[in-house]
Amino acid sequence: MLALTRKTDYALVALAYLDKHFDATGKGAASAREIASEYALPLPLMRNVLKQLAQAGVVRSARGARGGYGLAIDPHCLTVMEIIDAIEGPFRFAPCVDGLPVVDQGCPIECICPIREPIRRLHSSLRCFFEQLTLADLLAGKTQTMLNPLAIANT
Amino acid sequence: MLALTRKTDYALVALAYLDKHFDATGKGAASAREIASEYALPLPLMRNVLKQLAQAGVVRSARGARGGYGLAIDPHCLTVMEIIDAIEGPFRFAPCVDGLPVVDQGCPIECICPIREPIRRLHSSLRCFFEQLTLADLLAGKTQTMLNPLAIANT
DNA sequence: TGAAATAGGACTAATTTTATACTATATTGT
DNA sequence: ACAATATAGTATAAAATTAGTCCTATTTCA
Repeated sequence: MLALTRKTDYALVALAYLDKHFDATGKGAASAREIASEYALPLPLMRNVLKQLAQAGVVRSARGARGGYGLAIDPHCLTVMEIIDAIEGPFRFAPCVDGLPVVDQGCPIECICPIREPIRRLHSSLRCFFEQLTLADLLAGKTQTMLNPLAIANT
Repeated sequence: MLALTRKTDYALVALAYLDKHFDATGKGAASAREIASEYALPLPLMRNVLKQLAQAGVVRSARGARGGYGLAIDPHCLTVMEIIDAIEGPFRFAPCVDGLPVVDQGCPIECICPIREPIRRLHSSLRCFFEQLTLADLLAGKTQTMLNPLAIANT
């Protein structure tokens, strides 16, 4: 539905918390419980979200009592695209947009589809947009006039 | 999942067909059957999609034998946002982004949520982007470097 | 060494999306 | 008038995705 899932929301909340409470040297750690209770979010969900972020390498984790999570990447380098990819799987604006050369999803009309190329261009633009936007930018309010959607460079 | 639904794909295919086959004076009409068979898409789905587009006023319809659909809006005025809204319901980048003043979806942490405003800004930017992009632009390949996601105007 | 707290992994439930079917109504052409 | 073809509306079934739960393994600290 062209919307972020709730898990991605939770991920951004968690990352904002980690950004706020710990510096980039990364010694400190906040537990899933701590973050969930700070924002009154369901703990099991927050756990899953942080697990996924850890698997993707966005946060580092420490097990056991006094364990928890911390940012694994400097917020000025961590892009919103990486976060979305980590939680929702690789971003696809539409199903037919993967790199695969001809057969992609098995779309039956790939050769005659009148919107295939337009869709691919849109996908690239959105991907580029989210790759340029870092967590630090987002939280700092440095967002975003994505100026004119019309091309200067018409790929 | 931050992706278009397949129905929206179908809608774009259908609209591309209508754009290609009929001029803006809008006398001609193509049936759901004709479009579905042209692109080997499931007819019942194409019917539903065109019904939704007709309800939203994006296409006009004519019943009966020799009936069908035609564009109701000039492709240079019809925006991609209108199309998405018509098929998927009003676009929301995240659930907490509606206009409603305080209580929106009943998000329990609206007042302390650290990402509420950043998310709202992202939502506005994306909405603005899709509102600037018309069907004609999309089909003509006049897409889209959405240049720098960082703000000049920081709302 | 044992209890408490924590992340990791697998699994289930709920929701949304996708797809189909059926009935009613309208229009065309013979 | 009648048969054929089309949209309109509604309902429903199947599949995929998302949301949420449970149990296991690891670490700390008393």
